[in-house]
Amino acid sequence: MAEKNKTKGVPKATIKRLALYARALYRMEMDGETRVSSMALAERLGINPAQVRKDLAYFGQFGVPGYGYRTSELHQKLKSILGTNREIRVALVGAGNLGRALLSYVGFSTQGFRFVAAFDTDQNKIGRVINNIEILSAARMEEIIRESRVVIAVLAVPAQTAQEIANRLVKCGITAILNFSPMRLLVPPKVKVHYVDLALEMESLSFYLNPAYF
Amino acid sequence: MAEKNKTKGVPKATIKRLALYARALYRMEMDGETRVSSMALAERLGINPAQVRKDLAYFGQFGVPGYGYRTSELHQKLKSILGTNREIRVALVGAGNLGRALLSYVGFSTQGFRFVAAFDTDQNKIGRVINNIEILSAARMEEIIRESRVVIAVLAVPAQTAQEIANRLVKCGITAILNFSPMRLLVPPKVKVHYVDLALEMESLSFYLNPAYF
DNA sequence: TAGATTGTTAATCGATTAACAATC
DNA sequence: TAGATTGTTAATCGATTAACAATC
Repeated sequence: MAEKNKTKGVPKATIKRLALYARALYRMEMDGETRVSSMALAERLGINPAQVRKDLAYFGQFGVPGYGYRTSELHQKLKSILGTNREIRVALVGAGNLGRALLSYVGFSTQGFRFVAAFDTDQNKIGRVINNIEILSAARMEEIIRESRVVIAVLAVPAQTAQEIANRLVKCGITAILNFSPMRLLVPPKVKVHYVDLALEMESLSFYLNPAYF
Repeated sequence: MAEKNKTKGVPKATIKRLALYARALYRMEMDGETRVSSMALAERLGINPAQVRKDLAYFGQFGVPGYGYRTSELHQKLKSILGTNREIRVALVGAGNLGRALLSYVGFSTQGFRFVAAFDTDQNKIGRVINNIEILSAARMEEIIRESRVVIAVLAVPAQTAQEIANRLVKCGITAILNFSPMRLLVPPKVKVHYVDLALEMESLSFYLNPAYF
């Protein structure tokens, strides 16, 4: 691939939009739209066409002046940039209500994410099978994560144990954590943590109910 | 309350941080820290102290120069700004795996959010009781939402039905939607939608696994 | 009072948008 | 060729950070 090694310098917001572009392109592809302009894509997402072109420009030149982009081609390019063109092996840590729901979340599997292991410390949960994944004792977590070549860990444990588990994940080579615990994790810089904080989303939404701020 | 009616003009990022401040203050309060400076709070959250002061300044003057903030007092103020000082009535629409997990998510209840109704169209789910909430037929949704004075709807339905359900919610007066479906919802401007897009989070995380962009 | 920390204004930084030459 | 749309540079906008007078 001839794109420049921008290494750093790609805004986080651009990456989020890249995933949105990929999804929109997939749907347009299904609808038989072989061709798409930055304007059409932008309209669909409620953003500015220049934004679309600028975002893509971080990674190369994918369009044809005067024509636009070939839908399927751009879709493939984006998947390859995001790394979702191949299967990505994921482990769940914490098989409570939320964790178990994530194990069978179809939005993950359709995007190429595959849970290959799940862990908990609760004897009542260990041994249960959800979506073909057996919940295992967290005692052997490091070993199994290494053996099964997991690259992303999904953390859905109580706040108190989140940091401790994160430390163990880092030690066995995990560099990407999707964290559902309401805790900021302290990890080495090479490890990327994405936070999904459900209560935070709810609280900030609640703010907008106050008519004084409208 | 003497704070100015800033109506608009409060950045969305500020609101998110407000909820983070409230949480940190709660924990500090529990730890017996009666006093806190913008610097201490900022350090805990990994941000800039001026940011903290600026965020708070949108809503009034809560501190004491040369001293800082009274932990408990600031915590209460923030809760009242966010609206989480009182119970907030929530309805779930879509009682699949994810929806049911949300019904019993303790992070919501500890913050004062209370599910008062849950709806689905699947006969196998209707009648089940989760966390004391009975799953009801979506047919009578509008009526029940109005009667039980629901103010926030949590949407956890498949992508195809999300817009249709959103339309029905808007019609019965809902102005805040927490949307877990991977769909942009078209709603009138007075309705606030927060998106929690699990696949999107996973995809953008996956990007950072590519060593070429590090 | 001396020291500390606020609230706020000004400077900086980064991200979004507009504009347009290049080009299919 | 004329028309359309890209890639990219310059202008704008908004958010973060620094600096400091006010004040407890």
